[in-house]
Amino acid sequence: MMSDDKEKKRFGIKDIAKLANVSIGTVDRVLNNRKDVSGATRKKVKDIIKEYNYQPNLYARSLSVKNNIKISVIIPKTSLQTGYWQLCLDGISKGIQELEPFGIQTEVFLYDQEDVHTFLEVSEKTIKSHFNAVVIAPIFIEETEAFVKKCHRKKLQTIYINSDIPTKSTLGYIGPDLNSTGRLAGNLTSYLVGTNAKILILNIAKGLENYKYLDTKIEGYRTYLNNLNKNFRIEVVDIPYNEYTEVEKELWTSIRKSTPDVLFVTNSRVSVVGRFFHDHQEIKKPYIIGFDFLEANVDYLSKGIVDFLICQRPDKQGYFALNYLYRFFLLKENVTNFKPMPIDIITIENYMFYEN
Amino acid sequence: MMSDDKEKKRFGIKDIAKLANVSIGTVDRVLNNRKDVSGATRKKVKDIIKEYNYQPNLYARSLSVKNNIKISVIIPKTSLQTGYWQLCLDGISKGIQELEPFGIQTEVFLYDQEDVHTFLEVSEKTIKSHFNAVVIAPIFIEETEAFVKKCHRKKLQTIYINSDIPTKSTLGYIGPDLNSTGRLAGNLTSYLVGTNAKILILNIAKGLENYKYLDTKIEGYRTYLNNLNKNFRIEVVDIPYNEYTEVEKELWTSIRKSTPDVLFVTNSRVSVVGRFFHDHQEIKKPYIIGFDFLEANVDYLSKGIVDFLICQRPDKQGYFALNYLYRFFLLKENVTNFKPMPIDIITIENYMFYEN
DNA sequence: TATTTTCTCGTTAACGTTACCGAACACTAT
DNA sequence: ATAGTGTTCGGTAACGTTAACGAGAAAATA
Repeated sequence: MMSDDKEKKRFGIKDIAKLANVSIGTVDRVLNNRKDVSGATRKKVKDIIKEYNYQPNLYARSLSVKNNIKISVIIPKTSLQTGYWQLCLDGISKGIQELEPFGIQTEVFLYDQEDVHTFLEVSEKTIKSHFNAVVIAPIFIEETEAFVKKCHRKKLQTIYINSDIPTKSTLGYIGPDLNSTGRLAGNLTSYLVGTNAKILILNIAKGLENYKYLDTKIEGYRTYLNNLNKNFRIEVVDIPYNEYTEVEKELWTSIRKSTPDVLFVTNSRVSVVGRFFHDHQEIKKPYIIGFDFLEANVDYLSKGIVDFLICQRPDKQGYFALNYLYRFFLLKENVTNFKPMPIDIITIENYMFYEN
Repeated sequence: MMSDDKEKKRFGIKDIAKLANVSIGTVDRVLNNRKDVSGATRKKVKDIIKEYNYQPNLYARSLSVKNNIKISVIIPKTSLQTGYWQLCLDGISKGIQELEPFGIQTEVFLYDQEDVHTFLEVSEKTIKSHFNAVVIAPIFIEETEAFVKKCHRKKLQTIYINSDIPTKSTLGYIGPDLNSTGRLAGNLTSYLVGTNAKILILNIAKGLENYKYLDTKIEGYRTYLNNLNKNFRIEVVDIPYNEYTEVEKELWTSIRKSTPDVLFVTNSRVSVVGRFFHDHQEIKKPYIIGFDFLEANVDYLSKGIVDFLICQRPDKQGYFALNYLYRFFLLKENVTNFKPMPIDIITIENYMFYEN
């Protein structure tokens, strides 16, 4: 009583029971909205819970409960050209590790973003097994939409990451707002050059027809710049290749032709443009803006060839998705609406502190 | 056996005990490096732990252990001029909330950053009570150094947030690298203006003599720009006031005199400069760069008056500090070295997605 | 009235870990 | 021989919560 350390006991289910003159079993029934409690006692218990602002001990809860939740994660596999999906997978792995002690089982399915059949295959597997939820990074729009509809019929929760598509998932979307992403690139561009500047937009990727979302970025970029009324001369060039030698040829002709002041690469392939100007130092380098914190991109950023990388924390997306499912299934929170992911600006002077 | 759901039981302390033919008590003694275990059984148990890659269930552990850890947090109190410390406090509160179910008790002490006596007072209180660790946001350098030395004599763990000072704390520093922060501002400046540009650096704060760390930012800024050899004309002006009317007068004279192309405000007071140009639209607005994601600053960012805000997530700093102590005391990890906090660039086009 | 059903609620094992208590044994000092 | 002192280990309560089990009373059915 006169001791220094105040025995700050947690206010728990037992204390509620004592105050309400009931057993902990009854309190538990009230807390979990189960039946077998009379209206009067239910109210009494609820009042005490509210009055003392009872907060359940989530660690105790997850210890007690035996989970049987299975989650499927469907994302593109990492290719040489895009380490992007590796980052995403890293975040997912971190999330899986944290969820494991709660008894949540997770299975990751990778598909080839250049081969729709691989996607159909893994989605079929997911449907056939007994999953409770599925995290999807959509590439093939129609096929994904058909898939989520099947999921909903089977009472399988769905959640998108990385890019959104028209058919809504049950748990929403975690990722950047693509239009704003484009606008931000436009915003940066407007600081770099003045009236009449020549701007070249580059779409670089094999199978460009599958990358509709790139158009959303471009639209944001163009509308932002056009609204400034600075008579920018904007051109779009598609380079539907992955191999450097093929891309180089295309770059050579289009850059020679238009001698742009700013180069805007609409996806994570900006490193090949970096390499181009690194190999051809005789050409005056324009300002270069691109996407994603990949090793190759950061390399050319650190060399001073790429000026800005716009990044969207792919690892956080994967991690958040799993964290969200954890909260949905175990904590029974229902956070239905997400804020879009932050859009980060990385330059030669802050890249070394990015991500932790 | 032929059922679909694979009963993926966790591999726990009991399983180790069974395999080693000992009791769980013995396994626990080995795991926690306590005595009363013979060399032979200790080795046997350790081998099994390694072989099966046993990972303890941290939630069960924290349920079982009765903690008696008390943490003191010493930060400046929020003033009207800087909502900055409120953000920091928000992160700390979030951390406290998460730590509470583990039985960690936290007490926050606020001091007046314009009155050294208030700092001495709260530091004295911390020394007198029985804390295990103290989180400090240093402002008064000498006094803080004397304080941490006292702490170390009393075996009290220390950790700095927000700015580092020469006398090392036992658990390191969580915050941005100030020199790099200045360099980043220089980097952005270099994209905005060309040769011979006029640049005005503004230090705005009452009691400027207490803000030595601002010089570190300025040094980073200057060296970056000077290395470009673009003959920038850089000037520094101190405005040792907090009240807008006083600051306005000073701004009026110095801006009239030098008509700068870029204004670099070295701390979070950039909103008063924003207000100045909002009130005096007759003056041509230079590019404006400032710090910190405060409501007032973001307001002028959204109006297009402030161009760049450089931010360092004060809330994350506070949160991280507590999270770190949790890991140090409860999980017994010893992460000794921190990566510096990320430095974020915020413009009119990405501020709405910042922080989550 | 006797039997069954329904509604409430208390009791208890379990989740994985920690830490205390004391048993069993070997050794030393009387 | 007895008493005392270590050393090594097993057993078990406890942490806060969940959920299965079953007891007792009231209500419905026969």
